[in-house]
Amino acid sequence: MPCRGWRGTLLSMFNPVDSKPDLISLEHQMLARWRAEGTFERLRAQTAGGEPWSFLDGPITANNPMGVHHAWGRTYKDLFQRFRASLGHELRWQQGFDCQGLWVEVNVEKELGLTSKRQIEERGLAEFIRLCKQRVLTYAARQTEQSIRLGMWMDWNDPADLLRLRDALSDAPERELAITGAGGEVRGTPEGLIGQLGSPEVGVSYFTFSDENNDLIWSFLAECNRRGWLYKGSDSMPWCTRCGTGISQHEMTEGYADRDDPSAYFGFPLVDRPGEELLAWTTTPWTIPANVAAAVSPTLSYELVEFEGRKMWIGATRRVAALGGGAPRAKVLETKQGSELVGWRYRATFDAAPAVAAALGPDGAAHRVISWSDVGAEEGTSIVHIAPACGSEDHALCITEGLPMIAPIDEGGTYLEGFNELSGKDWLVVADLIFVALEQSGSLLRREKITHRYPHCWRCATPLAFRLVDEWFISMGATYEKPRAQLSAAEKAGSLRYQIMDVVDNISWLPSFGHDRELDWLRNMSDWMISKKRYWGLALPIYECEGCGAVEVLGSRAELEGRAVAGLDALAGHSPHRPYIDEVRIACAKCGGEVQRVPDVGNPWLDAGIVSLSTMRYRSDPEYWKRWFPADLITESFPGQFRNWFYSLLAMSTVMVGSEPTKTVFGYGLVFAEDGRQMHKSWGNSIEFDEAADRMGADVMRWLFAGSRPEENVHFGWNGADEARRKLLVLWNVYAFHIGYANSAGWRPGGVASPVADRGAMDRWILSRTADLVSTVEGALRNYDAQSAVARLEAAIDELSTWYLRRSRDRFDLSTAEADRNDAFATLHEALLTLLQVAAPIAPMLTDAIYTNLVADGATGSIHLQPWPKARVQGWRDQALEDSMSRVIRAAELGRSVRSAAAIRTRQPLALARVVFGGETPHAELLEILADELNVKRVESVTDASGLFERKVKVLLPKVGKRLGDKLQAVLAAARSGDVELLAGGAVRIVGLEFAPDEIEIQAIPREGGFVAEGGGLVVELETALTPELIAEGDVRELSRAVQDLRKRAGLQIGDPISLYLPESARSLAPYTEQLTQSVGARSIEFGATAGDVADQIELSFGDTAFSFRRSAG
RNA sequence: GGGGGGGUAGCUCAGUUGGUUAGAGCUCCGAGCUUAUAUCUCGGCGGUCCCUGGUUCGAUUCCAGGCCCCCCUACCA
Repeated sequence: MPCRGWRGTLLSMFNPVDSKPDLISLEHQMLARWRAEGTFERLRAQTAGGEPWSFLDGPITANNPMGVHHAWGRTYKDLFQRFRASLGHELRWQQGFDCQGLWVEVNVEKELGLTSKRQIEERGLAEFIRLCKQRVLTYAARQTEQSIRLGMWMDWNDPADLLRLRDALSDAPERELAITGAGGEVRGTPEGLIGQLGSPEVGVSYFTFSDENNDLIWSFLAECNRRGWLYKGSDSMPWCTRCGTGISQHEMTEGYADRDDPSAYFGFPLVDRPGEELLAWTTTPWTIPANVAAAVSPTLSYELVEFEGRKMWIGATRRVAALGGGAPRAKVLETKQGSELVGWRYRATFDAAPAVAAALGPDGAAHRVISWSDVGAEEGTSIVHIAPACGSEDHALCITEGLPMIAPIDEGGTYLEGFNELSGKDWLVVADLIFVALEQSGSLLRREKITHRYPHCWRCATPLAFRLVDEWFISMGATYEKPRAQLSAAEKAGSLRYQIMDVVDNISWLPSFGHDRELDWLRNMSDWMISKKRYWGLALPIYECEGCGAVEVLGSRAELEGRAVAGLDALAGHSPHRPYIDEVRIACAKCGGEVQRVPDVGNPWLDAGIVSLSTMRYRSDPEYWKRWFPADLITESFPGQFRNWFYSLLAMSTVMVGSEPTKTVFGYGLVFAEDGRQMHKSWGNSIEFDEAADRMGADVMRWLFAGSRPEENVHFGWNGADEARRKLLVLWNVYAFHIGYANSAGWRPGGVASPVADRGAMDRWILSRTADLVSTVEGALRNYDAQSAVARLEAAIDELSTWYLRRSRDRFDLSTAEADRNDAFATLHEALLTLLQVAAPIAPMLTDAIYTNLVADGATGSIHLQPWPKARVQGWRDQALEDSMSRVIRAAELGRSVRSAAAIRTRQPLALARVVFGGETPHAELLEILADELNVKRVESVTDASGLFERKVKVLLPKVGKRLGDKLQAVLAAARSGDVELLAGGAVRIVGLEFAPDEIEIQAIPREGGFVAEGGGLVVELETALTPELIAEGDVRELSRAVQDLRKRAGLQIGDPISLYLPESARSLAPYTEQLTQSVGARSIEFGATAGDVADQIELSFGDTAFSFRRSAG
C-alpha cells in the first residue's frame, strides 16, 4: 500500500473535503466571502469599458416577500448576466422595484383594518400614502436580502439603508440623513432621498415611485395629449365596489371565477296590448330597477303563449326552457317576427320609484322594445333586459337609441336615494328585496340558481358590478380589416396600435409564439384606460377646467411649478403624490379660471412601462442613453405580461422614441407545486422562498429552474430538488476524489505534465469533450437557452464521473508511475475547472467554493472573475477520438448486456470479446480500455461476424407497401419464415415477387443461444468458455472484493495494513498471493489459519470459503 | 361564446412524413459493479397511444364526430 500523504505534510495542501457536503452552510460561507472581498465590485471594475450588454430588469412588486416563483426569473436574470460578464461585457446591474398601485394600497388597508375608501379619507391621505411608501421600502429591503441569498448579483441597496429611510419617514421627516449612494455618502431628507432612489447620484436599484419615473410619465402623457390620443371617456365599466375603482381591460387577467347567482324570469306588462307581457331573463337581478328597455332580435320569431293564467311573449326557441316543467301546458296564441315587437311600450315593477320616474317619466313612460341584432336564440327568453348603466353594450345601445339612463349604485356599491326600500342597501344583498317586489307586482315567473363565470376584482376577489363612470384613456387608434402592410402612412400615424405592432416585429421573441401573442393582444385591445379613482400612485397631470371644459396635460413638475397659481407651498419638499400635489392649482390657458388636478391616479403599468427611458437616463444623460438603449434582453414570466409590462414598455417606447425598448423578450411560464396544482398555503403544497433556500439550497433551486422548459410551467418541489442535488453531488464527489488523492500524492496545480497531445487517449478524450462542453454551452446561453446548457452540463458531469474517472481511478494511486499520475491529475484538474466555470453562472456558490479550494490559491478570489474558458480549451478538440470512444462506450454497454443475459458476473474474467465496431477499429489503447471494462483478456475487432447471425430479409414497408397492396401480408409472412430467394446484385425474390436492393434490408439477427448483443451498428460477442486460470482469477477478484467489503465494515481506513488468513481449501489461489496482497492492503497471507479477529465467508469456485483478518501493526 | 394547444406506462413527457416488436427519465422489483459517489450498469414489471366511425393492404399517426384537460380571449342578457 502507498504511504498516504507523507509528502503532503511538507507541501501546502488542498483543504480536505468531506464527501457529503453541507450545501447550505457552504452557500452562506460563499456569500460572506463575496461580501468581505468585494468580489462583485471587482467584477464590475474588471468589466468596465467592455462592450455593453444591456439588461433591463422588469420591476418586482415590493409588496410582499419573494416567492419561489420569483426565483425562477431571477435565476435567468442572474445567470445570463453572469455569463455575459464572463465574456467581458460591461453591464448596468440595475434591478427594479415596482412601487405604486392598488396592490400596495390593499395591503396597507388590511393592516389598518380599513374596508372602504371613505375610511381611508377619514384617516387622512397623507398618512395613508406614507404607509404605502413605507410598506414598499420594507419589502424592497426584504426582497433585496432574499435576492442576495439566491446568489443574485445586482447593484443592491444596503437593506439597512432602505429601512432607515422608511423609519425616518415617520420618525424624523424633516431631518437630513445620510445613506450609501452610488458614489459614496449622500445626504438629504428622507422623502427627498426616497424620491431619488435609482438616480445616478443616489443609486442603485430603481423604484418606480421615484421622482424621475413619475416626471417622465408626465411627459409621455403630455405627448399622447399633443397627438390627440388622450381623452376622457364615459362608459359603463366593471367596477370593484370594495376598492371603489373601475377595473381596466388590462386587469381582467384571472379576474373570472365561477359564481352562483340567482336568475330571474320576469314579466313586463305591455301598455298597448292589455293583459299581455314580455318575458325577460337576467342573471343580475340587482340591475332590474335600472331597466330602461327590452331588446329583441329583429330576425327571430316570438310567440305569445298562455301559461298559468298569464299571456307572455317569449322567443320561439326559448319557450320550453323559459317555462320549465310546465311548458307542455302552454298554449301558443300568436307568432310574430321580432321586428314587429319593436316600439312596444311597457311598464316595470320599479316604475314608481322616484329615481326611475325622474329618468323615464311617470309610470316609466320611456320603457320600450328596441331591436338588437346580437340577441341570441340560445339563452334566456330572447328578450333582453337592458340597463345602460350596468354593462358597456347596454350603454352603447342606449346611446344609439337615445334612451335615458339610470345609475342605481354609488362607488361603494350602495343603492342611491330614490329606489324606495332598496336605497342604502348594498348591491350584493338587494336581490332578495327585488324578488319580493317582483313577486308582489305579479311580474316574477320563476327564479333559478345558475353557476356562471363572473368577473371579480383581481386584487380583492370582490365580484364586480358595473357602473357608469368617467375615466381617462389613451386611444389605440382604429383597427383595419386589411393587412398591416397595406396601411397608408396617415393611417399608421393616427394609430398607436399599428406603430407598436411594427416595433414588435423588430424584437426577437422567445419562445417564438410570444410575437403572435403580443400582436394578437394589440389587434384586439381597446383603448388603454389609464386612470384609477384611488390614492397611491402616479398623480395624473391632467387639469380639466370646470369653467370652460378645457383639458391640459402638463409634461413635468417644472411646468407645473411654472404654471401654479396656488398650493405650491403644500407640495414643497414632497414627492409628486397625493395629497400634496392635489393642492396645486393652475390658471386655465383658455379662460383663466383656477383649475385643479383631476383626482385620479395612474394605471401602475405606466410606472413600469417608462423604465426603459427613466432608468437609462433618457433625459439626463444622452450619451449614457445611447450606450444602453435598447436593452439586449428583458425576461419575465409571460402570463399577463403581454397585456401588462411588455405592452406598456412597448407603447411608451414607441410613443417617446419610436423604436423597440429591447432586442429580445425571453418569456417563461408559471411555477406550480409538484402535484401540478397552483401553490396554495391552504393546500399544503406551497413552498416559501426562505424555506426553499434553507432546505434545498439556492444553487439546487437555480439548477432546477435553469434546467426547466421555459415555455412550460415548472413543477417545483422537494423531489425535483433532490434530482438536481444528486447531479451536483456527483460533481462534488469528483472534486472530493480529486482533493483526496491530490493531497495523498502531494500533487499541486501547475506541476509537471505532458502536453495535451502527448497524453493518453482517456485524457485527450475528456479534454476534447470539455472543449465541446464550452462551445455548446456558450452557444446555448447566447441563445438564452439555459435548459440545453444544463442538460449538456449534466451529461458532462456524468461523463467525467462515470467514464473518465471510473476508468482512470487507478492512475491517481501512488502505485502508478509518477509521469502518468501527473498527467491524470493535470487532466482531471483542467477538465474539472473548466466544467466549473461553465456551470458557474448557474450554480455560482457551489462552483466558487470548489474553485477556490481547487486552485489552492484562495487569495486570488473567485471563479466569477475568470473569463469564459474559451481560450483555455483551444486545441483540445479531437472529433475522431470522440467518435471512437463513443463506440467503445457503446460496445461496453453491449458487453455488459451479454454478461447479464448469460448470467456471468463481471468479476469473472473471460478470454475474448469479438466486436464489430461498424467503422474504423478504435486505437489499441481504446481496445485495452474496453477489455478492462468488460474484464476480458483481449478484444478482437472483427468485420465479418456472419457465424453469429441469421440473415433476415426486412422488406421496407414505406417503399413497397403501396405497390404490394393486399399481397403485403403474404410477403411479410414469407420473409419472416425465411422463405426468400437471394438474387444476384443484392435483389431478392419473395413469393414470386422481385425486390430491388433498396427496397429491402438484410438484417443480422443474433442466433438463439449465442452470447451476442447488437445495437447502434455494433455487435459484441463474448467467449464464455472458462479455463482453470480464468476461474482462479475470478476467485481472486471475488475474494478481494469480499475482503475490501469486510475492511470497510470493520471500519479500517485505506492503507491500514492487515494480516489475512485463508483456509487450506483456498491453497489453489497461492500463485496469486502477490496480486491479492496488493489489492487488499495485506502485509501477509497465511493459508490454513483462522487467526483473524474479523471474519466472513464467501462462495468461491471450490466451495464456501471462510476468511478472516487482523489489523497488523505499522 | 371565439381562438389555440393537448389527451401515449403509476408519474413527467418524447415519438410516429401511416408500416412488422411505440420509447426515455422517475417510481417499483431483480441482478451486477464499486473502499470518490446518496453515483453507476444490465434487465424486468408496467400501454385499449381518450372514445366512436371513416379512408387504407395496414391507423396511435390522416379525416369526421364526441368526451375530457390546459392556455389565450370575451361585460353577451
